[in-house]
Amino acid sequence: MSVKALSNSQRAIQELRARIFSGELAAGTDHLESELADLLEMSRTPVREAVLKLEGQGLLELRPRKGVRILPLSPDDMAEIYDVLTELESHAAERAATSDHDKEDLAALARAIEDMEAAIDSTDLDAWAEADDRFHAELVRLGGNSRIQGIAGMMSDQVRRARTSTLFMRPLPTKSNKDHRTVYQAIQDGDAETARDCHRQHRQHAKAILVELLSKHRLRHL
Amino acid sequence: MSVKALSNSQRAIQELRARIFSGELAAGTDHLESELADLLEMSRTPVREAVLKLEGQGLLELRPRKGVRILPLSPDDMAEIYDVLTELESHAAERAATSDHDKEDLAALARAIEDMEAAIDSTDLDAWAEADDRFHAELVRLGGNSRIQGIAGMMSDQVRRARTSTLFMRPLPTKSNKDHRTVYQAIQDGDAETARDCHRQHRQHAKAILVELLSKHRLRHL
DNA sequence: CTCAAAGATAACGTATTTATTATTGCATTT
DNA sequence: AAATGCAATAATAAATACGTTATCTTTGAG
Repeated sequence: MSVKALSNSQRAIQELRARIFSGELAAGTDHLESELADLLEMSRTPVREAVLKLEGQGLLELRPRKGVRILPLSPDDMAEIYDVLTELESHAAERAATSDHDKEDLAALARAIEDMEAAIDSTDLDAWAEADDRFHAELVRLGGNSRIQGIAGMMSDQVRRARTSTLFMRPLPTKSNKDHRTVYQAIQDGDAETARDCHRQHRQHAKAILVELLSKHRLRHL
Repeated sequence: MSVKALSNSQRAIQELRARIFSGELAAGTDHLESELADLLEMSRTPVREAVLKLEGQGLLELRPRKGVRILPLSPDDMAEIYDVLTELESHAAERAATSDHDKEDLAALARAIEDMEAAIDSTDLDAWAEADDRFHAELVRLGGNSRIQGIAGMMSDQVRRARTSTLFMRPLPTKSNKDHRTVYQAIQDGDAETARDCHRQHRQHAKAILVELLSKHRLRHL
């Protein structure tokens, strides 16, 4: 067979992640290992391995004799997550500007920006969110620090979870795009300080908006 | 019974960590799951769970049919780790200065500094390293971001691994102490910017020294 | 003598079974 | 009636057994 059959453990991780992000496994709910095994139609062992991995990624909590708990995200959690992203992505932006990248290297970043602008024009929030994710992932990749990539990836997962409920509450993120262009230009120009400071401000602003939104809507979690 | 008997999985994590830090399980070496199970006198299952956890923490790598590989740390890895610590700890310092802590809150930090100074006076490098760890851990704790605490903890683990071979190559870290005092004072004064910038410089300096040291001694890994 | 193929061995991934532990409910005693 | 203790049940933790896959070695043929 040409397709590489991936192991049950791998599949369990993917499936559980997908179900957590989709809300099928809602934040704050408890589930037995055996229940999840039935759901995924495999035995408990690979499920348990997946659960262990996901626990390490902060998506759920393993409570002996109680089952696994899908971790809810409080506004405080979101504030913490945004602070981590702010610091690490700013660093990545600085580094991306320092090491000189040619146009080809920056192509993916440019495309993400274009896609965001197009999404704004057609008020397609889902498409915007997807392109925004790509922008941030690509920025971090250009930063060249694999550990920052890993950590930022986890934190972004959490942001993505929360976005389901917040994306449609907020105004169109038109200002975001100007920030992105500025950061892009700074990277291309090798202006590390601008890249860093501007992206930093961008993230802090995003955090402020989100926290405001959550408290205004009295969203205690998720 | 008053003592909490901890599970085999927990014990496996502790024991493996200790053996990795002590060098008994040396960086770059391969080990079979069954071999580790024999070593810890338990079955493969808890060992495997521990290995999965430690893989998530970046201490080792799981290679199918090859066994677990204790990850070596290259100079590039150390540079990455220091960069993460620089960003996250600086943020913690800034936050620690912002939220006002009374003297009692800062007592542990002060004690760590005193211990470092005493260790310098008696040229006890091990004691200095231990107190330095405490200083950084306490700083991050005062920052109040639990995710930063977790990440910084993991990164510090890695630094600790490398320090075994680097601590005795370097000059006495007398300059470090001045930095620590400055950061401490800034936190007490609520001077967030100084706390942040100073700690940032402190970490960047430490990184530069370490990387220089590693390349000078042609340490490709450890 | 070299290369390829096949078989054997060893290690991991998965499953099943067994044991331990915690919680809940019921009964008994105060 | 309330509290405590015991028993039963349910869920996780651990061990062992099984199957699959990859690698290495050996043998045979070119």
